[in-house]
Amino acid sequence: MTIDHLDGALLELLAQEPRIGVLEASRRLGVARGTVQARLDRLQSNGVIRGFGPDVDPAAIGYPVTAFATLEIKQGQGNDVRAHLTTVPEVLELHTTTGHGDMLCRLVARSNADLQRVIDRVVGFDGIVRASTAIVMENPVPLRIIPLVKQASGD
Amino acid sequence: MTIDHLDGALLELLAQEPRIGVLEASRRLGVARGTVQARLDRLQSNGVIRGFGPDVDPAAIGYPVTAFATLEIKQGQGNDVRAHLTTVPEVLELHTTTGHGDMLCRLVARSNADLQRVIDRVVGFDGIVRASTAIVMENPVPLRIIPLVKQASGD
DNA sequence: AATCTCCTGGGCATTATGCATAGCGAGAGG
DNA sequence: CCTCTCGCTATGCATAATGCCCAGGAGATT
Repeated sequence: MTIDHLDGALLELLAQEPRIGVLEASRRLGVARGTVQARLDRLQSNGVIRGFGPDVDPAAIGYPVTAFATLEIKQGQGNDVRAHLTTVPEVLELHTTTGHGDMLCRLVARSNADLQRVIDRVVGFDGIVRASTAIVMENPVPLRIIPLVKQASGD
Repeated sequence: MTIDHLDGALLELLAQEPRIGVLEASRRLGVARGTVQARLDRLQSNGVIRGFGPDVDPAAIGYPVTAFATLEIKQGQGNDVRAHLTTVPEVLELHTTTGHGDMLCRLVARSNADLQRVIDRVVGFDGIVRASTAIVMENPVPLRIIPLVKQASGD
């Protein structure tokens, strides 16, 4: 799937003012309304735009501590561990990786003390051999996509 | 900031059908339109909802490879490194952490070969001493927030 | 030259929004 | 016990956006 310049501009506009409508977007971009509608439909059916989920800040609902945990898994226990971690609400994200660990997950907690509880819950499962945790202090680059979109759409 | 059950249900609804309008949401939730409007306003001004950014899939725009890199930084070079990484579009996210490394960043690339180029660009900077990279194979739990929202809203 | 695809520009019925108003019930403080 | 305040309900109305339609034109492909 390739992204042209209009697609890039549309994504950028949506990122900046997400509640914008199709009509307003077409005005800003200087194209016809139908064009914007068609591009949006295409971007969504191509899977470029997965959705417009509300971006909820965990800190604002009482979970200001973020951490990343690298997990080492017993051979053959991968599926069980996945299933286990899926049930823990504080696990926001889970990846299986190459390298020293086998999995990497993003955790949140109510406090540093609470993080211990979360980690105990995560690690308190038979298939997990070892976990090493890195607590996030700052987040100088929050999750972003626009620079990449610009690059992909030919700047 | 506390979240009650109605807030939780509203967030869940928005997560499932993001392009829903206030009127439709009020119908689904069985409350008055003004109530939904008021809750939404409050959630946004409290920072619980940061925005409704389009969720763009890097894989769909030509960057199917994701990796996490742990960076070790020379003392006192933190700001320079941050500034450097900000300029790299393939760096989607950057955290400073406690633990063995000093920073953790999420990268994407066009291929495994291209990942080498990205890493070279990331690491090719004076303040970075060492980098260890973990390539993502699977993503059993994609970034999610609803389970946490449910927990926070007393569910 | 004929076709295809994409964008344009318009029209039209339906629906949503922003804004305002008034009533009602529950809880807090006097 | 009384009263005040606050949040939810319910409704109305003018304005704006949406979904869907179609005909025409420009550029690229065959």
